[in-house]
Amino acid sequence: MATLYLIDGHAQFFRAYHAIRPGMRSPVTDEPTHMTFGFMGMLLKLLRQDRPEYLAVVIDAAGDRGTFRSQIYPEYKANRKPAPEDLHQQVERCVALLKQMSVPVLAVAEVEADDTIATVVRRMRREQPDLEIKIVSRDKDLGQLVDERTHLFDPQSDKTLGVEELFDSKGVRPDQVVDMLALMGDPVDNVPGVRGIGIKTAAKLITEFGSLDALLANLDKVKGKTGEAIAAQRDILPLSKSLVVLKDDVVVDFTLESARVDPGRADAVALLDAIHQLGFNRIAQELRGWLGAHAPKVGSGGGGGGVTSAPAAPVVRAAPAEDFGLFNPPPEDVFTAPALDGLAMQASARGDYRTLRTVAEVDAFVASARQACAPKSAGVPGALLAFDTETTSLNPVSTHLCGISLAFEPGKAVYIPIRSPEPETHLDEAAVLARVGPLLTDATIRKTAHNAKFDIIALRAAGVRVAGLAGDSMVASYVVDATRSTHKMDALSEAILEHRCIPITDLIGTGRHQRRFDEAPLAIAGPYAAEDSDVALRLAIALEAQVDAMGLGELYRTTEVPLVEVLAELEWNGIKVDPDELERQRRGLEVRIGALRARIEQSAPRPFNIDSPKQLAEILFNGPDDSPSGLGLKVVKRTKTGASTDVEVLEKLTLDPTVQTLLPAQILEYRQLTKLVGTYLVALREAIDAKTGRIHASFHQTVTATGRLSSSDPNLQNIPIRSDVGRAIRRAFVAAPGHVLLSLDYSQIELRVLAHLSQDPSLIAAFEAGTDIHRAVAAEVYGAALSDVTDEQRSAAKMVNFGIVYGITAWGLARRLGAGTSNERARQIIDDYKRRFAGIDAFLQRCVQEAHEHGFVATILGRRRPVPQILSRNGAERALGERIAINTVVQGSAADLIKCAMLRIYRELPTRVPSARMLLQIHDELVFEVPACDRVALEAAVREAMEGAMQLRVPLVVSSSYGSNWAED
DNA sequence: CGATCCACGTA
DNA sequence: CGTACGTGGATCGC
Repeated sequence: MATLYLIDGHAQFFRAYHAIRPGMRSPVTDEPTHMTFGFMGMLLKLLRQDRPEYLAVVIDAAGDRGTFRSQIYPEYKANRKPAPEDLHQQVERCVALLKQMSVPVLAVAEVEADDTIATVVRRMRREQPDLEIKIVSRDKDLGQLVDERTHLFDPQSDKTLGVEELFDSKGVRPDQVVDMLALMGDPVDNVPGVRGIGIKTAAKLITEFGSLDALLANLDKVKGKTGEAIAAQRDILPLSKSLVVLKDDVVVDFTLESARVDPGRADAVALLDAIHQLGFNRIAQELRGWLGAHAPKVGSGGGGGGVTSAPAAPVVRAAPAEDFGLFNPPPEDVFTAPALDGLAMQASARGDYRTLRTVAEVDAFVASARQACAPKSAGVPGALLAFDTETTSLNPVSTHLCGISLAFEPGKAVYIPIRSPEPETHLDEAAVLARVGPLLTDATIRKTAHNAKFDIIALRAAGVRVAGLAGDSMVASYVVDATRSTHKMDALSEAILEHRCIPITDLIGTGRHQRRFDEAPLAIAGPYAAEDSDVALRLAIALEAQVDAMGLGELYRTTEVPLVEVLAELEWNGIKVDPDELERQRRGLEVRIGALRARIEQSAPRPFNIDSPKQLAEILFNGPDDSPSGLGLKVVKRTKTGASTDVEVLEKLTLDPTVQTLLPAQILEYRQLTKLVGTYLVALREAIDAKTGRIHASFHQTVTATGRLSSSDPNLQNIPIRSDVGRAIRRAFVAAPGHVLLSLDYSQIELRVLAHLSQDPSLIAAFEAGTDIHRAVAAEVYGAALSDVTDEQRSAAKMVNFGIVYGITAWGLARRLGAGTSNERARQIIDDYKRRFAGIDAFLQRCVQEAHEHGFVATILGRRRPVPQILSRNGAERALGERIAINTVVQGSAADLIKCAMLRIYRELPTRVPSARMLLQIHDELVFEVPACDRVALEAAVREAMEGAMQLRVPLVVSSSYGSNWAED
């Protein structure tokens, strides 16, 4: 059956624009070409793989502000970002290329592409009932057009969405899509919808009631907040619905025949001319293949004397050596998403998975793995070996192995059980590790795993020291896109390999009746476990290709992958914590809390739950006549659901002489103490490992958007230090007998990074002079001598110094400088600052510009963060994008720096101070445990590594402290 | 029991 | 209406 592909042009243009590394330019005309390159790559892949009979591209006509939607609702798409200049230029180029290929480009004035698509679909349904239609788009609005023969199609993943898939993913039929969209709204297009209802709730309600009308008729059956929200906002729903319903009676000039894919109708000479002009040699080759017999003869010169070969010398830009390529991405001709053909195809079928049950089988597999994975000869690596462990618990330090799975060939994997419900059928731990261990500890065999840190620790607990880690698909995914909501294997497998993994819940169940992995029958546990290493292997292959295509191979291989072992070491080491000290402090605070509760009850007009911000707000801000009644104080600040009762508010009330009640001050103290007890004193004691007497917190490498690490279970990166009661908690973190804790931290790391990146002479000079940086900046800004700087001036300068790397605003600074500082005054301080430190201002602007031009910013090591907010038409959102752009470059570069230091320390310690252990990283600080006698040597070694981690334009300064516990430090 | 909000600890 | 996190209690809905 014939198929018509309708490409949603701008969706694909936009996607290519962001998927492909910017910086590509035509060697002939110097015009930007990266989007054109990406779009043509997509188009050719479609032509090659799907061989459509009919193809058309649909785009919005220029000046689409006059659509019927903006007439009925002026806010429609008011959030839309203006397209970047170089996008527009390339769209025109793509349209020209399409015409040369004789692909129709449908654009109807004042009509959105979606409506044009809807019109074509409806017309074809009437005229050509048997025609298959694939709409190349992922826009959920188009779901309403889906029927038995009309699908949405995503060429990047080859994923097709039809009636069934729509039902599977959302539970709705195509005719219900409009109702669902109306209910949930669309912040991107500014379709209102009901606030508080997202896609999940909307889909559920529409499924349940069948339609929006039925829902509204039975609104009394919808309980709680959801029902109230709909009732309150029901008037907006007809408008929302009219915005999302596609118009299918547009006047559009289209015949199926005009869309016939026919290389014979292409203007082959002009087409290849243009492609060569753009410098796309590979695409030219593919186009020749598509044109087949219609391709012009090589060397014919294109008739009109165009450029068909040997383009002019590429534009090469000079980059100063110290510029680390920050704003100078090399103009490489690469895809960020290299072809995954083959990999994706194998995915749908279950692989060749075996469960090994005898010594002989294990021996045979190990031999074949060694054969395949051992280096072929000097410099020629063998195959990659993916490994994965199954364990009895999720805490790797105290867990037991259930088995190990291994894979070295995509689609094939084995599971070697160690603990299972069928112990008689398999080998014991010693027998397995004696055979598999040598593969894992052999540094010449390159290994990969998904979240290798976990497996490295679990294996170390079993006595196996993994060596030769060459990759980690979770880390690769993070390097490709740090802002992904998750880098879990099953999610990546679906997104990248088009493969749905066996859910772990199939094996161990869910909720409180969960079983352990070793209790699951091998018949299902085996394939599940084998799949893990197979998928890890295939993800590593696919993602590392993306890493390389993005030019991030060095960051990945020399920083992030080696860091996995360092973090495994940190977690393995843990930090010793004294439970008695925690308990003593807890008892002490509980007494104070008890007394406070009593005083709070006396201060309050009636009983209430002190822990409930909502009830507290009622007590403070309701009037005596309201119900529930309250003290009638003036609301200071609002949250999105009511009056705020946060510190700022309570402090203001405490200082307000007209406020008589002691309640705010008492609540402040109560909150401080209960926070310490609940979040730290109790939780930390519970986190102490019974066997080691230490806390083995997790350090995560793939969580933050900026490149920082994060810590959890428990979080050891937010142990109190600012208040005295809080800092006391650090007394419970202790060194082993005869040892000390040594802590070293970078002084002013982010400001120094800023000085380096901006190369601002004044800031550099201030750091080189080694004076108090806040005082120096104050002297500069206020034009005073260093010795004349007042405390107030220094404090303001400090505030600005911190604020500047967050993307400070006058409003924010004024608020922080305290009452009596006007926005105008704050503005003036910032302006003075930017004038005195013009290099910084220029740098901040470069960050924002970088985000605009490329859609992402990059750190010193080239780490990227997409900043989609920068293109928002919404002012607040765009301002957020600007702050993110600035902060990410500075914070992320500082994170790069300390990661380099950690690697160097990790490598040097075994020879320089083998008795020392690295325990914690707190963003700019490292904590070690070392025998007291080796403290001096360790301090020297670490200081040297930290200060020499990178050569910056300013000196790096490290300060240190030590003691038998973390507080004496 | 999970999701969401508020509040608050750190760099 | 400066950034980046993780956690705990309350609350809501399933």
